[in-house]
Amino acid sequence: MSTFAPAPPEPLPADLFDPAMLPNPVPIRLGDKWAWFVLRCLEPGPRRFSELRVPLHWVTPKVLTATLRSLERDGLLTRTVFEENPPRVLYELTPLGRSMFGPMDAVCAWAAENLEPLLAARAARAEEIGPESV
Amino acid sequence: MSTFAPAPPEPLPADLFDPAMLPNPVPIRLGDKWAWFVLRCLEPGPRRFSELRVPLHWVTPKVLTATLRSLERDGLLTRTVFEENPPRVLYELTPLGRSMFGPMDAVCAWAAENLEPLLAARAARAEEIGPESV
DNA sequence: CCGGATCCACCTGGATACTG
DNA sequence: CAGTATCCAGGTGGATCCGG
Repeated sequence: MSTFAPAPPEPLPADLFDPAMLPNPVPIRLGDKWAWFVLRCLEPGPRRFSELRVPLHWVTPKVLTATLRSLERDGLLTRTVFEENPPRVLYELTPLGRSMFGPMDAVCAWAAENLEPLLAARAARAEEIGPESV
Repeated sequence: MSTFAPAPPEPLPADLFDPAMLPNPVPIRLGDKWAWFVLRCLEPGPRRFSELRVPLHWVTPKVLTATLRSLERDGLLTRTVFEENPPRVLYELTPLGRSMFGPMDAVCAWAAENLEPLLAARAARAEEIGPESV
């Protein structure tokens, strides 16, 4: 193993990373707690707010609204208000939002293959290393 | 556009998502603020703590330690202590950790292609939709 | 040299109640 | 129906100092 990874010849430069990406390393909403779920819910087609609340019933409306707003701000979905009574609002993925399923599927494929050893390692070394702090 | 995405025929089931994955939807350290940077730093080969601090000089040692510990707990890297004076500690990626570059590269490729429209949309709709809340 | 300990500010996310 | 308003709790990330 170590023969395949000799000591790195070069020290790492201090400016290896662009300071612009420091606030959030991945500029996509990968760290967002609910964005993945929302995107998956919209994959088959547009949905209204109350439809989304069914599979996301453990999310409060405020948080769901905030998640939808941030996804809208990033151009990943559109929000269409129908001026009716009762009101109706449709959320629909944009092509940009739909393009996110590519990397998302890659992550899911990785998880499907490697999640088991990861969780095993986590459980095994939980007390050995200590409880999680991050 | 909308002709390609007809109204979804089925309502979304209430148990669409596994409750086990609710605490963190992505079980990997994708949401971790610094994990990506650390993994990239270790890609060429093993590094010691102080070497990692050079490109990650905007991370406090406490946080860097916590990040490394969580990655170690998950089996993505190993931590080797050399009982010398002065002490020396080597961090090295495991095959499992190295396998994460696959999905990471997929995400980076997506960002390389689509980041510009995303940031443009974010900037354009910032005041129109409102400041970010999530 | 490699962190641990302590304290703290902020921000995400949540509970509850209420409205156009 | 589709949210908003308000308040609040927990946790992450950070600053600073200290130890082996």
